[in-house]
Formats: sequence, structure tokens, C-alpha cells
Amino acid sequence: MPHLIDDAEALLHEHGFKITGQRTLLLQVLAGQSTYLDAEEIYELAHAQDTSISLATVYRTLNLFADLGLVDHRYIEPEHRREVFRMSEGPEQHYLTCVRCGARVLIHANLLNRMAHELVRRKGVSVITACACFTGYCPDCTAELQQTGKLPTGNSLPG
Amino acid sequence: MPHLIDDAEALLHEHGFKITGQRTLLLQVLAGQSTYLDAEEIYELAHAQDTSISLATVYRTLNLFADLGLVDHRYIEPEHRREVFRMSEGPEQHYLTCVRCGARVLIHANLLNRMAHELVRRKGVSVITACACFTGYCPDCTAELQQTGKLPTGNSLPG
DNA sequence: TTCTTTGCAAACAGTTTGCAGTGTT
DNA sequence: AACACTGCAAACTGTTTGCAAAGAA
Repeated sequence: MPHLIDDAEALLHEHGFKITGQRTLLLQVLAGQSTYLDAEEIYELAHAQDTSISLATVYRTLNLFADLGLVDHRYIEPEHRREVFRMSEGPEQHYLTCVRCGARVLIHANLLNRMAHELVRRKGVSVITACACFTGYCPDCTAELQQTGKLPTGNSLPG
Repeated sequence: MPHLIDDAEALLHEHGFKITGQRTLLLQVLAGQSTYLDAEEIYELAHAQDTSISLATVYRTLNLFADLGLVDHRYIEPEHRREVFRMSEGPEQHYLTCVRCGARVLIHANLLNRMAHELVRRKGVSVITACACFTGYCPDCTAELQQTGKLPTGNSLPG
């Protein structure tokens, strides 16, 4: 984990950006998380360590990190309004957001990657970002709703 | 086309909503489009027919239509901030938005549907909405950039 | 006549930005 | 010492809402 932070700071330095307390703190906060957080959540976590940090700096820093490729930057909420960020590490993640309890169900990216490849091959486009956002019910809510007869057991799909 | 509008008005009536000039106008505007439009664009088109219509009414009406299942309601821009709407008709559409010229490349939904099915089967979730959003370069921009050597010919993919 | 719907303007949420002061290099 | 970075507060964008007037049933 400190590895990641050192590498990130090296990258910052390499690009002529300064290593400030706020940037280091935000790297620590991000490195300690495995899921996406929104700017407010990241701000809360950082603010708990250093009460002087501002939300504006959180936004500016997250955008800087995103430009440098240090963090992924996505919109995964049911209403895709709020940006969410996480350290760019490991394979891409996609989510189904449960509209009943808010849980996020992690989705492996194989199929989406296959989709991106087909696009490239068949349409002649280039893909920069691919994002799949699902809403629905998480396994627990699905089971609960089915038991109470509020959801048909033949799982419905959109369309 | 008038079919669609009649059906929509019947549905409104059936749910106890009133058929107003604004609602009919917005149905006409929507029925005349095959692609997603944002609220502002829809407002412009409607306003050209009836200068008294307001943006607030456009938003309220689009939300009502979405609740009734008359229109699809999505976030497909590179920054998924702005909502877009289109008449719910025919198969689901997904897009790649070109970050260079803004073009939207239409994507068939087969693979995304397959992805949704796998989710249901493997994770025990229920899917309500599925949305795939890609950014990249459209075929024209891809070709142009590749000819000027600004993009490698082995098309890059995210990750 | 009743109760929904509308237009207007103000509110709202999330994000960005101008500025003067602070801190890294 | 130079200049990037920060906090603050104000601006901005897209969307929603309270209210009084207008309109559909």
C-alpha cells in the first residue's frame, strides 16, 4: 500500500506537481479503499485526519489524479450525477446499484471488455472509456421480494 | 407516428392525467426524433412551436412520461451529468460518444443484454435498467487520427 | 367548479473558479 | 524568491420546487 502512494508521488513529481500535505493525505485515503467513493465521502475521511482540508481541494486534487491516470473517475449512481473515484488498480469494476437498499454489486468486466472489442472491430471506433451501469435489486433484496411475492421468480430484465 | 401519440394520450388519460397542449406538443416533438435529446434540446424544439412553454414544464413532463414508461431516460454524455430522453420504442440503444467531434455512435444491445442475463443467472440479482456508456473516437475521427499518426492503428481499449 | 397543470422565479446539489494568502521547492 | 497550491466564498449548470394564475374535466 505505501508502495502505491510512493509511486503516485513519484508520478506527481515527475510531472512537475508539488507534493503537498493534502495530496499525500488524499492518496492515503484513496489507497485505503477498495471501492468507489464520492468527493464528499473522500472529503469526510480526509477531514477526519486534517480538519483544515477543503472540499474544493478534494475536487481539484481528484481531478488532477484522474488526469494523471492515478484514479478512475466514474458515474455509477442510479441518477448518474455524483462522480465517484477510486485508485486505478486492478481490473475495471462495474456495478449494479440496488434501488431498494443502495448496495453495490460488483460485476466482473469480461463481458464489457468483449463488447468494447466488438465495437472496435465492427464499427471502426476507438474506445477510451467503457462504463456499464445497472440498477436493480441486489441478491438479498431479490430473494426477500420473491419470498413475499412482490417480485416474480422468473427474473425480469429491462426492455 | 400519430399512433404512438394517441396511445400515449390514452395512457395518460387512463392514469387520470390531463391531456394538455404542452403534453401533446412534447409527445409530437419526441415522436419526431429517433435519438436521445436532452431537456434543453427538447425545450428548443417545443418552444419553436409554442413560445409560451417553459423549461420547468419540459422537465416535469419528461419525468412524468418516464414514470409512465413512455420515454427512456438515460445519461450518455462523456460526463454523465445531463439527462437525455427518447420515446421508448424499439430495442434499447447505447452509445459511444466521440470525445473529438461529439458524434454518437449507436451500439446494438445484444451484448449488453447477454451481460444482464449472466448477471441475473450468476449473481442472483434482478436488473431494472442496464446502461452502457462508451467514450472514444467515432469511425471518422479514428481514421483521421490514424492517418496523421496521432493514434496507433492497433486500436486501444480501456484498462 | 374542482383539482391538475402551468410559468415564473427562486431553490437546490454537485462541481468549478477567482482571488488573496500559504507553503513547496 | 518564485510560483504552484490552498481555503474561502461566490459562480455555475442542470434540475426541482413553491406559489399564484390558468386550464382541463
